Amino acid sequence: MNLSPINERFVLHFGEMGSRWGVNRTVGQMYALLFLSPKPLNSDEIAEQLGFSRSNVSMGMKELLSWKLCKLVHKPGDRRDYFETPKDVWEIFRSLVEEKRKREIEPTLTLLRDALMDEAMSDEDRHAQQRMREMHELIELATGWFDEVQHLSPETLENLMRLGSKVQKVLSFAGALRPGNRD
Amino acid sequence: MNLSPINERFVLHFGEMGSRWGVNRTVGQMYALLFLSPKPLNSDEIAEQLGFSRSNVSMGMKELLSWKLCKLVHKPGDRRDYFETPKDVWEIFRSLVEEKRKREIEPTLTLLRDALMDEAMSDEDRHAQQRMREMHELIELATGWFDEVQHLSPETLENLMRLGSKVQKVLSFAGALRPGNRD
DNA sequence: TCCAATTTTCAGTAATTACTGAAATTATAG
DNA sequence: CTATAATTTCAGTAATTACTGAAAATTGGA
Repeated sequence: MNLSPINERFVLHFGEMGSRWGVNRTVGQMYALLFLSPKPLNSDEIAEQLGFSRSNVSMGMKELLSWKLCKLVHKPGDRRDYFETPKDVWEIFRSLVEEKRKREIEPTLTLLRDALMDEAMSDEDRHAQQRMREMHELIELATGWFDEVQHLSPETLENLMRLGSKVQKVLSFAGALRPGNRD
Repeated sequence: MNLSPINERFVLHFGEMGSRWGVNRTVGQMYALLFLSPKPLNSDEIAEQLGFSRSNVSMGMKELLSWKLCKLVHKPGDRRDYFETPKDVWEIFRSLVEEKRKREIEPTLTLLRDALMDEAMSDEDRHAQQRMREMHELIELATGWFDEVQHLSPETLENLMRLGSKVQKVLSFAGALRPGNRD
């Protein structure tokens, strides 16, 4: 790995973190390398810099593309595939959450909905359904909120975040949280 | 696995999902079983219901306790450890995010801060540091926001979420997003 | 069309992670 | 303190997941 010490530490760290986020070490490293790179890299460059096989890079990049964490670009007069990461960190954050939602939340919601349709055969079932109902409501609320909020511009979002919990004071002052309020 | 069909499906699903969230299949199943259970279960009950070894349950429960996804309770006149999950789904959500923050976000923040302190030795370094600065800012903002918001009561939070992106309209109307505003 | 460059697939193997059973440890009641 | 019930540890093994190299497929230019 012929990276500068700063870059190398970052790449290795993302390798470790990758495994906690459901991608393997090498995929984490590929992402980190591209995140830091000032220009798109092709598969050979990635394989060489990180010291793993060309085929591993192929599989890893396929995964990063599927997570929308990387995109494919081309250079004129060069048939090779080049990869880069979206530059805007907000955009990165958004696609991460969106993909997690698709892969982890949606299947769970489907399961919960199905289970809640089933007829309870016992008190145990009735209790289980009650628990699932609570989980279902929380997930619906949280993802619905995210769906709405993610469409705000990065600046608006940033402002909202900077406001933090103070948002609550402002709103309660404005009466916006009063039950029955329809605005 | 002598569970009712409804419970069994839920347990198996959480086993699969577990692996995507950094815990293994059996740990996911243990959590799901306890989440649905109307009463605390001891290790033998868990091992028997799910069909794995007593020692596996011991290790798995240790992990769930460390994530604060389960807690230990006792029955009078019974020396065995019983486990249960917190009942409030908001509380569950909070501890999950909190633990993720400790284990994944904080180490990354530390790394980023260190790397930003290092002296850049090249243009490549300078570019890498700029990227890291952006990432650092986003993470600080998002976690700071979460820190504040997590202290709101579940009802307030729920109201805020139900408001969704409309929060922005109310606030901009009230002028609360104006730069320089100190409330 | 054919050729060469590039990417993908996949079977085999390496590496990692999960799980078990037996032994060690800890805790409690008598 | 001793006996026993309960839990934890851990070495060994099973199962899973990651990685490679060679071969197949795809792509674009001549």
